[in-house]
Amino acid sequence: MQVGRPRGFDRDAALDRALRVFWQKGFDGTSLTDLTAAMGINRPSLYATYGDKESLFRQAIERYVQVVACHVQGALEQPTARTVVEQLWRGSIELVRNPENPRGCFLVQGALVCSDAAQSVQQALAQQRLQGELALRQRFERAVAEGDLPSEVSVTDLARFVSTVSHGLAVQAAGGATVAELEAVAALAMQAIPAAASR
Amino acid sequence: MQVGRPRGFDRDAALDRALRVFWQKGFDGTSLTDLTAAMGINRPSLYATYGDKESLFRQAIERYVQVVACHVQGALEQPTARTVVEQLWRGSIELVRNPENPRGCFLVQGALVCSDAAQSVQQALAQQRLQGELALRQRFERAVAEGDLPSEVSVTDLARFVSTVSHGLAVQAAGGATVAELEAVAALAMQAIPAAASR
DNA sequence: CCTATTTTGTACCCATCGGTACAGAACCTC
DNA sequence: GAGGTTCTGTACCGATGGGTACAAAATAGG
Repeated sequence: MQVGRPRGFDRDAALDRALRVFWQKGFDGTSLTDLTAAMGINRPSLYATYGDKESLFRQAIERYVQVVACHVQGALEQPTARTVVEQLWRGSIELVRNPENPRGCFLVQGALVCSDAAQSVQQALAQQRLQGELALRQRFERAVAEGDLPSEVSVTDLARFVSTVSHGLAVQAAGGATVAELEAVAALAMQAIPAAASR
Repeated sequence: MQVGRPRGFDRDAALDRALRVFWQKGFDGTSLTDLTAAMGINRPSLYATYGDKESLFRQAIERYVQVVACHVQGALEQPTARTVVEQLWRGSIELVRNPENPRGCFLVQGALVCSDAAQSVQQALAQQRLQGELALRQRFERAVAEGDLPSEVSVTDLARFVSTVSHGLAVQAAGGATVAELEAVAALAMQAIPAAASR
């Protein structure tokens, strides 16, 4: 058993609260006072548990990918390229329905731009966005191999397009777009996704 | 003639420099020290000429719309809906070529999210984005009236889609995408723009 | 030249920033 | 209960944030 005074808060629950603050205000717009107030702990507890602000932010990224953006993994397991994209966008749009979630995508707005001091977290987020793009490309490669996408299409470009629309939807959501409006945009964007190759 | 000591710098040139800083670092990530260093002036001159940080930011928005995003107006004057969209995206992507411009769109990344104190500038940028969407919708209404777009399409949704892709491209650009990559995405997105109505 | 007017440079204001020292509180093992 | 260990609360640190007071400098009109 762990000796010493036990921690008085749930580590993941507090991390979730920190994530929401970073998500809503961005790295530069978030102060330690904002964080400790939302997490319900004080600074020494924060530093002892998560390290400094940047370290906390990086843990928030991990948490976001695993807990909030978990629909991405589900979407990638869909049987066809089109359903993958449909589920991806549908799931992203569904996030807006939950009023506990700040509007928009944390991976986009957490630190799209930032002060000089925060550039490493900016790069970390960009890296995560690229990671999503890569996963899509690999999924589309599989789709081509399975005859589910015409072999003429560039899976790289298609993955980048899907990623671009996702990020565009995130900006729209951050600007206050409704679920219905986002769904209409996604439906239009689906027209650019090639249908299954004829056989 | 104006009495008193003459201003020692060019108002618009210094505003351009301030715009670049806000564009690159965002409202929260930009300090007055960053601004005065880039503008080549000191704080009292800045405050006397532009007002406080928020006022300077709002003037930077105006400057951006009129000087940097001027290709939007040109695009709207294209003869058909498709060429409007083509020119819009082409012009936006061209901005990335100029190394003096920070990557991405100022209207998106200037304050996509922010601290509590900066919410009014966040709203001002969102308003400008909506303004662009509105201009597109009106242009598409004209296109429908001219038989240039099928009357079945929702011009509202189409405008929102074009705006969404634009903002997505901006996020891609901010993440380091090349001109060629952005052009490939735009080409794919064009497939969702309806062709001229058959007559 | 003298005065009125405006801009510039220095030097400063207070509030807040991220981060920490330190003492007391709360647990474990013995 | 004693000793060791870990966490919490307060109170603080130097640095930086946005913003300004004030005097010197530079012009125009007289």
